[in-house]
Amino acid sequence: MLDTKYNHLEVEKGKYEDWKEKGYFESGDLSKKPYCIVIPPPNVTGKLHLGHAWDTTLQDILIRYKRMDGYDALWVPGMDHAAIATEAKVVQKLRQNGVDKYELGRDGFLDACWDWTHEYAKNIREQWAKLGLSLDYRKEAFTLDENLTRAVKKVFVDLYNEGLIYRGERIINWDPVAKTALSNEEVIYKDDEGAFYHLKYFIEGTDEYLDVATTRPETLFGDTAVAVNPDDERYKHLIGKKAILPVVNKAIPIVGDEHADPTFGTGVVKITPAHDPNDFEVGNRHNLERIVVMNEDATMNANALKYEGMTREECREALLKDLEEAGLLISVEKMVHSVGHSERTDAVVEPYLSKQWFVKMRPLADRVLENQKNKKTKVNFVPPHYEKTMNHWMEITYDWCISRQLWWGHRIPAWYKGDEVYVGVDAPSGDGWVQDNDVLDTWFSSALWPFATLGWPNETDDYKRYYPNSVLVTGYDIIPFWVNRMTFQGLKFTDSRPFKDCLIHGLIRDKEGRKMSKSLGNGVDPMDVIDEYGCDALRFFLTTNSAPGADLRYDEEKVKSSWNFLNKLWNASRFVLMNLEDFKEEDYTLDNLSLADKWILNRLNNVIKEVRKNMDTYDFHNVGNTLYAFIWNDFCDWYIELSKSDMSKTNKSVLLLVLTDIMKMLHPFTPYITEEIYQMLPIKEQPSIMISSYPSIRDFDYQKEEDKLNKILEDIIAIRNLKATNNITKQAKVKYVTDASIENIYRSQLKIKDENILTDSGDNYLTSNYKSKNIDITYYYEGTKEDDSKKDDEIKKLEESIARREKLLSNENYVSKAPAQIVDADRKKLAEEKERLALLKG
RNA sequence: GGGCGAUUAGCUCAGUUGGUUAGAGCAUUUGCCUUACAAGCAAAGGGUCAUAGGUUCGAGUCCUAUAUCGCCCACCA
Repeated sequence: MLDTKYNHLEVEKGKYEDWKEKGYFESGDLSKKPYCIVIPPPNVTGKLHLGHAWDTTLQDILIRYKRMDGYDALWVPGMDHAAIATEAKVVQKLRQNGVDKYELGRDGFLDACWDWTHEYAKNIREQWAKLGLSLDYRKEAFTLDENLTRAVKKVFVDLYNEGLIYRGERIINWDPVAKTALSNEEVIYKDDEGAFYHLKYFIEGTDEYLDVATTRPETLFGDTAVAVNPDDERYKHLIGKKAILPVVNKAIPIVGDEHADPTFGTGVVKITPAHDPNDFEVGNRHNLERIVVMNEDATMNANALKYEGMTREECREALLKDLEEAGLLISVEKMVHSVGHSERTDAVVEPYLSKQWFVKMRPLADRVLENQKNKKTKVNFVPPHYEKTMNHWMEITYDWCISRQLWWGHRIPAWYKGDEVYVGVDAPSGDGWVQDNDVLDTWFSSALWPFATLGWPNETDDYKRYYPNSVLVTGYDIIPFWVNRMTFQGLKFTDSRPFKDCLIHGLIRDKEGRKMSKSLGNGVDPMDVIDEYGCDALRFFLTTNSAPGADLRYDEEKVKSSWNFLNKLWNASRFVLMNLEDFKEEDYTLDNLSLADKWILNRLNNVIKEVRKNMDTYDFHNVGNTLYAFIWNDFCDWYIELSKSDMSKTNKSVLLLVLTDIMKMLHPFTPYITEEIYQMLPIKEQPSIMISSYPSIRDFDYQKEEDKLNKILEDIIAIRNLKATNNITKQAKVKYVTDASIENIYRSQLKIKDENILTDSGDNYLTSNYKSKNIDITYYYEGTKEDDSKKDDEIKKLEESIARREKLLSNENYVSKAPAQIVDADRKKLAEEKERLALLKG
């Protein structure tokens, strides 16, 4: 017998291991239609957070649903090596042990990274298990696997051969802590306190000077020009002359360039082509020299003269002091401006001139834009407006810097010998070739994830069968990093969208709506939630409390509320199982269904229809609400209550049938409790609910019976209301007239016992009456006069409603233009209202 | 500056191609230990759907403008 309270710890114990052992997570039944999802690979850098729990639960819901519904459902697990993120963590860990990355050397460092990876991969697998995810572990992939590596090399080489990958000297975002280039997506802009420093740049041969404002005085050693707008009346006469660079005392040209905005600052801008992307462009236009003034760790180099060796910050301070003493500092204007920080190390990013590898984006992006116009081959975003996020990125995209000065990752398949460059899958033959030291951006490999995990570039069975993937599930914050890149690489290399649908969810926020972050300390560990409320409660909360694509606030009260719902389900099951203790297979019958049986069966049919529809459109919150309402309101509040005075074999059979379908429909959301209860059912089709069949609607129509009982239930609610508002106690006497076939429903639900039936004339009582088509009932209780206020209220409301409806129906435009069924429904309703009014008045 | 959203009950949110008198959970009020569940049961109150126009027989839903808030991208010498 079940405990009176749902104990999630007991319920969830051991089931995952059991499912896994029995092979229920495994795909490969070729007789079924394939359905495939690849997991967004978590980084091997830490613990899964609530966002992962949400993301993966959505996928597990889909996989479990499709598996039950007769598909060969494959869910590919995997993880991402996360180049810079992992490298930063391993470097930090080594440093704590007094070990330096460079002393350790490349091979030793990679060994340390692999050790780290194995440790964290194990943790992640344990967390997947705690979340109940039905992943096919035989297919698990890692972005540095042999096959992924082969795919990465092929893609690099092919793009290079087509001229879509090139190496060039550009201004890139440099992370001076990790000492690597970053893509624009890896730079986080934050508002920092800074200042506008106004410096004197004397005009050569005069004692006039230009007021040049800069936020970065320390870069002046790299200045190779001063620019003014060619239309700026204040300065245009100076174009062609020279300015004297302060401290350095070098003459640099004054150039006219559109980049100088006459309305911004003083309208004069110093040009540092090696340390600013805009200045780099200006430098190209005017053929200016590029002078790099910093080392890789952002300390000043020899070009910074006596400041060599100082950090950027030290140099700025010392330089400003010297400028001030020399009378070259005009003023300091405090300001807040946004400064780029490295996503992984938080270091202030230095725009830095260096030689890097780039992907030429324009042709690849254009192909995506073209493909999205084709309804049959495009990626279908859910909700659809997220397509705009991708398309906009494709429209404004710039070349992607893919080389990283790291060791942990896919080493760039390029070799150099003198001025010669060789790019190929394998090392070139011959002596003297040296491979590029750099690795690729981690997103370069994850962009291939949907097909490379299935064996591509080989035409494997899995690739042929499961590609393109059925759906990809991820958060909207990952669209620019990942979804976009998978889409253009998929089109480029497989001539296909990587997935048919792309289900986008939002971010998890805290109760106040703030992003969860380490610095705020408002993060919640999903494993703690699971310990306290259970995996099922967490999953149900995560997936049924927000509309698709919207953010979700984590609110412990709502997790509790989910737990309460599961407790309700537990107790309803307990009731059914108690009453079906000796129920045998041969007792099962659906003959002689009662009105209530037909009512719940008809409701169930509608629920199955509704749930299937919403499962297919990813509207899980609707599924949740539908099931919640059906289970709590229809099944528990009415059908179980009505069953208490029935308990025929038919009634028990229907209880079993409905409970079974409830468990099945809920199973993708709450796998554990549904399995637990399924195991206790007296009749079940499969040894596990995981492999049972998803409910389909049955071939009957009890709509009339449903409508009939609904009317009776409305009566019961109205009569209970009458009793409550008039303080009619259970001792009150009652007299009623109703049909014998439905009498028991009223008696049981209104708790009318024989001793309540009025036997005398009733003259000495206060009375309250309720009358409908089905029942005329009067309560007699202490007092002296009839209370009519309820009835009067209803009459007044009815009259208003009738008047409104008559007016509507007399409107020619409405009757002629509105759909017939809408008008008919109004007519029917009007007739009913009139009938009810007549009954109340008569 | 470019793009994308949001604004509905005290709170958190639904509201599917326009179609009765806008829903749920939590919270609130009242009454109940009724033999599955008091983490429960029964009943109830609570919203001029941000604002102003427009289209329509009919607008929370479509269009235009405004306000407020949020996110992404770019720029910030």
